[in-house]
Amino acid sequence: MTRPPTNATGPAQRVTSLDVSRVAGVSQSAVSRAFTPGASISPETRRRVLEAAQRLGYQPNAIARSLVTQRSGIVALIVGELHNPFYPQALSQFAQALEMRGKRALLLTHDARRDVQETLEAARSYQIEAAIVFPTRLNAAPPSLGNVEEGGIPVLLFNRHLPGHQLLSVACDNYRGGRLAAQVLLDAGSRQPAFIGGDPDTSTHQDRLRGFTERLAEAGVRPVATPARAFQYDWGVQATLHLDAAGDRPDAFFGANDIVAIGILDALRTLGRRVPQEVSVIGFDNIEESARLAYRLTTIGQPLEAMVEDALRALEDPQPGEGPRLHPGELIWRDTVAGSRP
Amino acid sequence: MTRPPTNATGPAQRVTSLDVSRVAGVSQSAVSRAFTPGASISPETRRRVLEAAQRLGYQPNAIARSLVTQRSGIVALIVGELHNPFYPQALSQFAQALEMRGKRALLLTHDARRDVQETLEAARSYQIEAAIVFPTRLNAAPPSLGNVEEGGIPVLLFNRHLPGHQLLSVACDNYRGGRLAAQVLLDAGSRQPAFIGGDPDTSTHQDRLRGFTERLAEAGVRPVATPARAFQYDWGVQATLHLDAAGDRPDAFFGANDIVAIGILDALRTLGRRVPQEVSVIGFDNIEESARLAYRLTTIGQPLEAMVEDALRALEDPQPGEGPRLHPGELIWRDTVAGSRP
DNA sequence: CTGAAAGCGCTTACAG
DNA sequence: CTGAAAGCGCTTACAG
Repeated sequence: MTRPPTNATGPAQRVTSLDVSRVAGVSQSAVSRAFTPGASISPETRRRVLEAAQRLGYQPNAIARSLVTQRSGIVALIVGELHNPFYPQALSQFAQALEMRGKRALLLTHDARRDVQETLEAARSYQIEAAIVFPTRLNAAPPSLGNVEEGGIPVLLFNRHLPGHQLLSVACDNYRGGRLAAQVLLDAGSRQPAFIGGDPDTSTHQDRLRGFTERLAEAGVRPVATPARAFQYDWGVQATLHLDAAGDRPDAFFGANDIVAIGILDALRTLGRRVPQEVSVIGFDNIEESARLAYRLTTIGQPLEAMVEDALRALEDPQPGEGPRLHPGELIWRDTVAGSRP
Repeated sequence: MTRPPTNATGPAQRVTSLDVSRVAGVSQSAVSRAFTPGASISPETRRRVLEAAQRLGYQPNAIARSLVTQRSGIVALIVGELHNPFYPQALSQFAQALEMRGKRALLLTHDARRDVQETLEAARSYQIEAAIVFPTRLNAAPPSLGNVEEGGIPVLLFNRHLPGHQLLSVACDNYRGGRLAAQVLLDAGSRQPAFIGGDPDTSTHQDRLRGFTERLAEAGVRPVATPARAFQYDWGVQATLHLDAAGDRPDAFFGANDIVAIGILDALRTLGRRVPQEVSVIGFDNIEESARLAYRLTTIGQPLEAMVEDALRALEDPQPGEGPRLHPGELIWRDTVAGSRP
């Protein structure tokens, strides 16, 4: 132990490749090579370096490496509010998938005070290689996100797309998902379905709504109501209650996402309307909560894992100008839609 | 526009302080000073630098800065599975609080294949200034976590503590929370309460159980059962069903956390037992889901914001050897415990 | 207040 | 395969 990694007083002394090279009796370059896969170094030299490194508790400094290689290995994950459990799940998947590829996830937030653009700018100083942005409202996004791409950092929108903008994006095929939801409700015999929307300024809301109404129209059915406000539980409850108070009695509901659908279910319970005997309910996302015995929500599940993998692939080889990459939603049949599994 | 930040072919050219200095007609040091708060630089020079920087789209390279200042400004957040919504909330709070302090959160995961120690080692290469570890089982932690602290990086355990180990930790006062839960159930008239535990190898489980049974004992009451397994919904359901099948009919339940308590509520609904008329239920955490109309779970809420702030404070000035920093839980009175609010 | 220069800890041509 | 040296983009004494 010539030079322990810590000393009693003061902060720990960093062990550098130079320290290791001295102990191993080789050059500093050799130490670097021992830690670079594929570098030309003899097995014997590598062994001695690794042994010395082990003794000293040495680990290459990724910061210094980044500086010279011009690759930080850092990908920014920019999240807003995490009220929808779908996003933490996505977040955790991304972090893991990134680690598998030897990359790191830098977690950043945006909110009303700090918009995505500002956050992205700040992230740039860490020389991020790419950024994945979790849902924002459509209107907030375009001008800002465009700029950053110019900065040379590929940005990908997860679970949203920006119509008319050239940003990379990966999302569920919400239009087809909306159609599927309509199909399921029609099959259940619904003739007066309602759509309880989420944030109307989002592509998720818009696409699901469009798919839903179009499929309905093909069957000669018009939704009795399509109020929209937010992807929130309280809104699902409130919208359902208001509809009922106004005398509207839909025979089925499509909640813009599971959180909203769960609000609908709870409101229906309050109103004493039986699900699925009197009214059917379908959601979108397939979050864990939807499987609870109290809900057993039938829903359109998003293929999260595939979406995450695809997002990372898209970022590795960004083709500017390509449209959103869409993944098909899958019907998760549970107990809130009348009739039997299609 | 002498030198645009991007060029049509190839990757974007990075703009450095040297580029800015040339445009502004000052030295490279001056550019650095213009971006260093408190550095000695004339207002006029700073203005010219900032203007040139603006023109070129320059932003200091945080990686290069880290290398020379020996401060990365990066704090690692190490998370396991995110099935409990309490953690995403904590995560998001940490990320925001860190940003407020001009720091960045590096998100890392640990799981069965990659334990905390391994993850922490990997994080070290990014010269992290501190690490916050989200729940792990007790038995997995000690040997590993100890080592890392030796490496000079303060590590803090969030929502857990390791009895007998000198790690920093911030948690809810689970012992007192357990006592409070017992008190609430006793006040509701319970004489045969059950505790449905979480992962028995965690301090959260152990402390809550201990507080609960001790307070009960003081009132001459013994819990009818205290099975433990996991902090999961399915386990809450299963444990309750098993108890019932075995002929045990507790008049009240304390779920080790809200997820478990929600499982208990759903199982009770299945069994046709009315809450709170026939049986009371109390949980721990106060996650969003507990407020749903379908549950309205009475619970012990954790003061998340205060805990996050305290954790960051503890990390800024780590006092090795100090015990866990405990925060009092707060009774959130809803509809699952008999009687009226104490 | 300012600039020239050293140096943070690495990687990577280059020459041997 | 190996080592000496340049250089990544900054900050910070040092001298003026």
